[in-house]
Amino acid sequence: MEFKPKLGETRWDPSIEEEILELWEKEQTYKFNENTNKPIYSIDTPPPYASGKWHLGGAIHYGQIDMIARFRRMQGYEVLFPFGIDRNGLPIEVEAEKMFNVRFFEVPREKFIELCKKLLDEYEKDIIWIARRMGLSCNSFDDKDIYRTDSPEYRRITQATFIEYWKKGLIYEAVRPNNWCPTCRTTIADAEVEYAEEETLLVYIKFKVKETGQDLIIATTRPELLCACGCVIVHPDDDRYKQLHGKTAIVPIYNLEVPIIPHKEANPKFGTGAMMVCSFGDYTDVRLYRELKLKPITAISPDGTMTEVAGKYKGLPVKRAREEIIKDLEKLGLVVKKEKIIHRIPICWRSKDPIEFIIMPEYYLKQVEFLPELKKIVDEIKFFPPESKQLLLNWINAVTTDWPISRRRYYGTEIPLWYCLECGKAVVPPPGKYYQPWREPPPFDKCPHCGSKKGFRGEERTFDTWFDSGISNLQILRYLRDQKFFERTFPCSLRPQGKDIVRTWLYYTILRSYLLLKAPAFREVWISGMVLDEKGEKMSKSKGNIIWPRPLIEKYGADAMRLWSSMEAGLGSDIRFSEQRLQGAFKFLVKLWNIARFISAFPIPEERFTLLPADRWILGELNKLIKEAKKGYEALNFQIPANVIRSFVWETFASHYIELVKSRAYNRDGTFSEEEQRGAWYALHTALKTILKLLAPITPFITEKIYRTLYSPNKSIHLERFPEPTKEWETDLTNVTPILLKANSCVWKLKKSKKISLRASISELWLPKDLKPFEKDLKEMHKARSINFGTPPTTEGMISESFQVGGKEYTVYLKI
RNA sequence: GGGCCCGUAGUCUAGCCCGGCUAUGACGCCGCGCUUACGACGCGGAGGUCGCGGGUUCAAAUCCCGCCGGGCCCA
Repeated sequence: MEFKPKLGETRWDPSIEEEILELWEKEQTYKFNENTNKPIYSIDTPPPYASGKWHLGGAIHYGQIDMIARFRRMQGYEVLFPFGIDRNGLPIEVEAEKMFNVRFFEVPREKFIELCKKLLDEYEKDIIWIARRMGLSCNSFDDKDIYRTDSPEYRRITQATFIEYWKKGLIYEAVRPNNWCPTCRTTIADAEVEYAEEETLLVYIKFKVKETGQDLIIATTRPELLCACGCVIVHPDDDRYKQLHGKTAIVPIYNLEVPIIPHKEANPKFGTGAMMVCSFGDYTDVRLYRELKLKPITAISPDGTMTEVAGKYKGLPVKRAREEIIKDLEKLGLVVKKEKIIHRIPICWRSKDPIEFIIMPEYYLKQVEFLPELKKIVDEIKFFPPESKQLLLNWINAVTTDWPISRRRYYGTEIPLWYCLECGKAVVPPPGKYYQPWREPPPFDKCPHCGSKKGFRGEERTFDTWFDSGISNLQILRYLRDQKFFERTFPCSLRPQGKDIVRTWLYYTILRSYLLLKAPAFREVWISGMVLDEKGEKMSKSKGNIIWPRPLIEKYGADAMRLWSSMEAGLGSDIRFSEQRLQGAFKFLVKLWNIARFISAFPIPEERFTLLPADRWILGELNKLIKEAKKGYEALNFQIPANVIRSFVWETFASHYIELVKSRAYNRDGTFSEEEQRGAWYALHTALKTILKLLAPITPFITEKIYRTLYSPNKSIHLERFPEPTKEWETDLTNVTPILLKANSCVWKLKKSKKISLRASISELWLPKDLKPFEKDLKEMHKARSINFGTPPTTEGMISESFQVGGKEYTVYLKI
């Protein structure tokens, strides 16, 4: 009988992956069937932000999310795994300003929106290409099936949820300090603030204590804000100032009377230990104003000049005002000393100019009063890994103010409001349509508040982009569009995401859904770490250490990348890139390919086969492997299956079992019966088929290729059920596994010590008696003319090697 | 500055919760050999103050405290 492998090539070729992608697309392998009677598993795939190209981290992160989708599908779920692109918000505006060298407030709004769109369309192409090429089993990569957060459909839902909040009284407008860039003339989010080290003068200024008349020296870097001083704080334990607690300080020049308050924020080691609190010099000021409930004084106007409260300094830019007031204070003899210090100041990431804290009216979504309930809701969600729940709880515990949701920007979902020209009150439209109040008339003509028909002014602001992305779960479950489907699928089964956006995306989504539905947004949350460069540092443009995925995918293929990443990172921990280790993963694919190639030469017996102990042993080991792999998969920790499967395949299956049954599988000299030969074929194929299925979620391409070539030309492996342990495969033979492996090793070592080939025959072999069941296969494997078990009566002319298992010693004897 | 997580050979990792055999396995590296599924494999080897410093204990990678370094987030 001639044995010819069905797999021709001797190496796995990553370019085959492209063919398989086309096959999946042709067959619509991962299409979502909503008429299914299987349970639905919905994944709130993070819509990547299309403000630039994906680095390696994006490819790896989504590849891992895909393993969850594939595992659940093989467990028998109908998996809802959409793909979307996040396109709203500031990052793209900044990118557009840079690329086209414009300022958003200098060009017509519509023109600016066009520019942003153009860039987004370009960037998303690259992301979608990588997502598809990494083998994501999203339901569809058809353009029409990819959702986009800036589409009218998506924005319509964003606005509808706002209107719902509005009607529930969860939205209010308030005037509070915000980060403001005087150069760009816009409020900016905390996320857009950078920091710079700057040399500043720390000026020591004489205040007076009203009650005692004594001097109180205050050190400040912002003397121009004396006019906005709200209080002076000293550390409660600072003995120098204990007698001043509760007394009053008089601010020089302006003669303001302010309280002296003990507060631990004052650093006794900085300056004089007494610190003035102004509205608003820095974050500490903002925080203290809020905490101490001080009345703000607006000293700086939105254009970055001093206001009338600054008296003679009115109209001067902040920096000039500072210089002038220092001169004046010096003339008055109120400056004790000046020292240069290096100071970290917040700057705008666009203009690189210092930001100010300016009081602006903005809309807020209530959250503070719901925090206790949110914490309860979070308890109903299962976290992978469990510790990651703490990240979220810590954040919830740190929230102190409501969420400002309005932004003075262009590229975002419009806040759907109009203001009555008569009474000035805000009016919300009915939900159901995408509104653009800055360019459209309102869908009503009479003010519901005052009855006036004078007309309306449209709101110009947009939402914080997290307000949009915070409903991605509702979006994919067809909230407000398909009530039946929504009720069937809410809460969403899984939110997979990186740990860097727990406090934003995860938190906001849970908040948003809770406020609408009083229920947890998700059943499960899976948090992954970051992908770092070779040195273990975060990749960033400024550091120039970005690793691009495309060349790596082309060189090693998506499967190698996926296998590498899963072997590398434990649940929730970071992954450090290493090309060498990626190559290692690729080598395993080659190994697997060749194992399959060997096995593919033999027929698959359906009947008339006899399993020898070696066959039953490997099936028993396979059973153990299934249990371990499954356990890892169920914890959504792919490091476990990746490593146990790899080690089983390479170290047990290939090195020992295949070597053990190779002669029997060929049976060239008829040593074995035909039934026994077929038994080996059966076990080989059964093991391979099982291994492929176990590995399919991690390496979907190579497993598909082998599976289709050998076993199932028309049905994808990814639509098969995940293997289950089998009672029939249970066997005590697995107890001798370590003895078998080590004994084989001893034989190889002994042959090697006599400088003879591993396939050279030997006249006599003595093995531990536990291995007696494997007699026939072992005899062939080691080319022994005679095989015995136990201790030989005489060791004359023999060489031996011993090993230990479980505290017992075993010896192998051999005669050439 | 604050919170959280992490720190075992060049790299990844087991062990840590429930202290106790010469600290697990792998990749890579260095020898030597072999090559009829496999640029694979086999055998051997080098490489670790278990981040540092204290403490508890007969005994600590493992428990406690402090520090250092890295990461993420927040201010």
